[in-house]
Amino acid sequence: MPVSLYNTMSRSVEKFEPIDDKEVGLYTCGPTVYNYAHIGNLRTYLFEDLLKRALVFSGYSVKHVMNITDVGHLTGDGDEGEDKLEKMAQKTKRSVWDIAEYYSKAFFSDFNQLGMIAPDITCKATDHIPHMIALIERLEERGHTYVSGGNVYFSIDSIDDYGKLAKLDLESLRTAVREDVTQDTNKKNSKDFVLWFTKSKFGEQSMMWDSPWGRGFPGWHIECSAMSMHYLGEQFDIHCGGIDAIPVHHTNEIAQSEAATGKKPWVKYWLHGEFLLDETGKMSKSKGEFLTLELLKKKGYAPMDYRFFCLGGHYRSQLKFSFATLDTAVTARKNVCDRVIALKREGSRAIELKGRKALDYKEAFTEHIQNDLNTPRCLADLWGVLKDDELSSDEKYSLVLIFDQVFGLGLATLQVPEEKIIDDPEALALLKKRTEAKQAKDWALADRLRSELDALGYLVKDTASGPSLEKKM
RNA sequence: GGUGCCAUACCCAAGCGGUAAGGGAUAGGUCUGCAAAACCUUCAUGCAUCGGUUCGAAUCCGAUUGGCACCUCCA
Repeated sequence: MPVSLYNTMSRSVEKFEPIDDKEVGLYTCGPTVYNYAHIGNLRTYLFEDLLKRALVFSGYSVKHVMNITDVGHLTGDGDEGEDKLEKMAQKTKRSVWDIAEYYSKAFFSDFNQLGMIAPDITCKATDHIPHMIALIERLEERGHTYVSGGNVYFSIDSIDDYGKLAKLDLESLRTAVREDVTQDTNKKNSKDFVLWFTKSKFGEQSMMWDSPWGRGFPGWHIECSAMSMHYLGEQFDIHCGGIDAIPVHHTNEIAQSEAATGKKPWVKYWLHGEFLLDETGKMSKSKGEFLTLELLKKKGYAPMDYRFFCLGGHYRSQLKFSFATLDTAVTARKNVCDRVIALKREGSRAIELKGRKALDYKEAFTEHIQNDLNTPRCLADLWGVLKDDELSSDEKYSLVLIFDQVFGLGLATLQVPEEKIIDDPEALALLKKRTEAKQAKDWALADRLRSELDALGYLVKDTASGPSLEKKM
């Protein structure tokens, strides 16, 4: 069961070898609950769900921890901006706690509808303030911090490998290039970042805690270090997030974590999901209206359509979103489901695979998913199975169930739809007349009656077992 | 300005030195009085362009063109 994964730290595909054979520690950067998740955010969570499923499929036991950021994630680069939750609270005249509660709920609703497996531990930043303070104290003891202008900063010059994940060239980096971001003059090095705020230029926050440095609130990056180490140990296997987390968030997490414990590497494998691109460029929340799962549902798409759509691209490639492309995923998924339902209707059952051909398919699928999660290739394997006449129905069905442990498309629980019973007497009378007309070979009348049924919203199908009606969607 | 990633058919998208997966769309066909559905077949001597390395290149190297991302809120 050799799983290979692309490690951002080495910029190469590596054989996955967990620190502890028994259990894989997986930390995935969760949502900042100040607004709805857009479908680009959701793509990253789908990639992480896929990763977890692939590991379990490969025989590993996984301990999955995900954070909920409900404080401290600023609109600036982690230091100078306003707290996102605070900002939303002011805008909507609700409390920050209400905002966090509301958007957490919305997030997990999306999460569940997309068929994602809940993390073993979901942890809120506000429940772990003491852990963060303890971590900052460790950094302080080791001489990695300084207080300036009332805030506690991490000094990147106190370590010799800052920026190794992003391969940052510290000399050529420019800060505060964007016009609305101003340079924090309290910093010794412009790349230093805040661990604890007691003074924000935006004034008092409603979420404040006492600390050795005064009443205030934590910097954004410290929560992930504190909580991941609390639940997974000071060194663990995998840390995931979106590709945008590499240069700042994950870079700072590594700096403070390794500085605090003195242990390297803090995390063995770094995996990052690429962006979903809008037709206009990247998904953006600040542009106003943005694409959410709820919006997709309003337009008639099922959450699983979006999941299927995402499986069609590799997680490390940018994926172009458009409704036209989503439509092709809808059709493709429907075709898969129709074939699976047909198998169920035949009474296919899950069996132990013995046939050479069936085992070959399973092997190929396993190889593809374990090769850095090549889902597009895995989907091709699924089509191969569904279309292969040399496989028995039981073999096909069994392979579908095995594959879906990774896909998570809910193929195992697809229901054979009850034949829709039409009980509209008017329609049934028209159908009867048409059938009679057909028998009399009065095609003109038959066609006219079909038109009438069409107007009533019914589609006539002449099947092998006789004419039938179908309610049009 | 610096850094990194990418370019494959009508569209989406695999491929990681051995001769272009898959899906959707399209077009033919079977079936049908006609339809619908279903099924079958078709669909890149070609991988942005130009050079180079190699017995062999979509895959490696260089240049050019175009796109994207990060540094600068977002996964």
